[in-house]
Amino acid sequence: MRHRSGAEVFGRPRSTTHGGIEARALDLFEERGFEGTTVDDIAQAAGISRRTLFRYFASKNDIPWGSFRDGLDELERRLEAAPTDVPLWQALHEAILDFNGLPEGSEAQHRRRMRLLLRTPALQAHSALMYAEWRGVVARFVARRSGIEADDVRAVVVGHAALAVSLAAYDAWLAHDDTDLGDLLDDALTALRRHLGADA
Amino acid sequence: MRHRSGAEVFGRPRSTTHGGIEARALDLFEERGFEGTTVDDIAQAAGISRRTLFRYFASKNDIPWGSFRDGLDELERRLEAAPTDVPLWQALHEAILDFNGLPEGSEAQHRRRMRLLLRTPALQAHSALMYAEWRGVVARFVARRSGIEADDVRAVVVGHAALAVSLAAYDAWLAHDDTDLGDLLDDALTALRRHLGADA
DNA sequence: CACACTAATGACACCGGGTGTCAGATGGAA
DNA sequence: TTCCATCTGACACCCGGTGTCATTAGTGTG
Repeated sequence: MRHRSGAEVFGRPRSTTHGGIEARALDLFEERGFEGTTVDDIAQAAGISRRTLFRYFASKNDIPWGSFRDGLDELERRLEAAPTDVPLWQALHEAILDFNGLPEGSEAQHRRRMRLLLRTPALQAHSALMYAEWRGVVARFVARRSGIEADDVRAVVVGHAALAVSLAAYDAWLAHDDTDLGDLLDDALTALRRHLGADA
Repeated sequence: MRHRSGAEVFGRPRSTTHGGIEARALDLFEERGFEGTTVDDIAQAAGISRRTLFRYFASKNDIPWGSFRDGLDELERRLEAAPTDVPLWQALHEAILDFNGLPEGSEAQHRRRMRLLLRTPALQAHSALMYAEWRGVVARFVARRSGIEADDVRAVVVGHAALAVSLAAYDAWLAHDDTDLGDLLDDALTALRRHLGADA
């Protein structure tokens, strides 16, 4: 959605940034709740007009998802760079761990944001569209490495399952304050492998 | 959402039914697309006022999902009735196969509805809320049989994974006209088991 | 038949998210 | 200074969704 190619030397300079709007918005969401905050409230807090806000973000729902899309590109690069001698599921798992890894000290903030994203019905719904892109990245990776098409069930299901593991871990992480996200991702993957394990 | 306990003998009789509205709506959705159909269009086609329509359905998004919620109850019953001597994942898989089984001859219609549900962005988003309930049913079943809490990662991840298999199968089913949904569900599950197989 | 009672309906006003349009603001380049 | 590309805000408008209230259409009762 951003359209910066070089430095914008022509025309009227931007009066704000995505990050600036996002920061004000998240404050308000925390203060009054997501539904309880109107777009006009956010625009006013950010010192811009309602119309301008919609030039920065396609929708109110898009604001808290913020830089998720940027993270997607990174996930894709990480998967492409994965060594081919480790099992596919393991490469995937490690990439996901990295993708969800947080810099030290930012855990509390990440928890706040994820709680908003994963516990607000309107945002839960919107997230489905984000997840579809995320799954697509995984499915394409699987397809590439397995020599099948990206819309083959076998690739698609791995994309869904990888997402399943991540979301389950986040669910539990948000439900229990004293847990570590990385551990939960490991637990979820292990549980799934055992659950489906070839012991039948 | 329905509130019929006995026969409604008192008061003004209902002028329509959920099914009646739904049928008109689906016709319009197919004709003009989901976004291209307004609530007023639907109300007019159904011969009721806009306000009445919203007394039958909580939102426009809820209309095409129709009887999904009823199906949920059936899934839950089916899981409760599953014999305890078959492996958990297998009981689950069979219940899902049943859940998604169609009466003979209705495949074409089911395809149309599912294409609408799974390929319309607004409905994809809305579906996230439905899926959450679906996963909850599975997670509770797993928790019950495994003696753990329903919000334990190990139960939650199975709910997510079961949904993952179903959605992957539907994806592929919609993408390829000549496929059988039951076969695809089998394929997806098999692929996932192999993918995560205990061969590492 | 007239009456009370119950529940569904429709008209209306209103709110919030989102879009199309257009005139005016801003600052570098010619 | 003038030209020009771009961003900006004001305004009108559409659509989904809700609160309110009078009205309608039935039932059972005197």
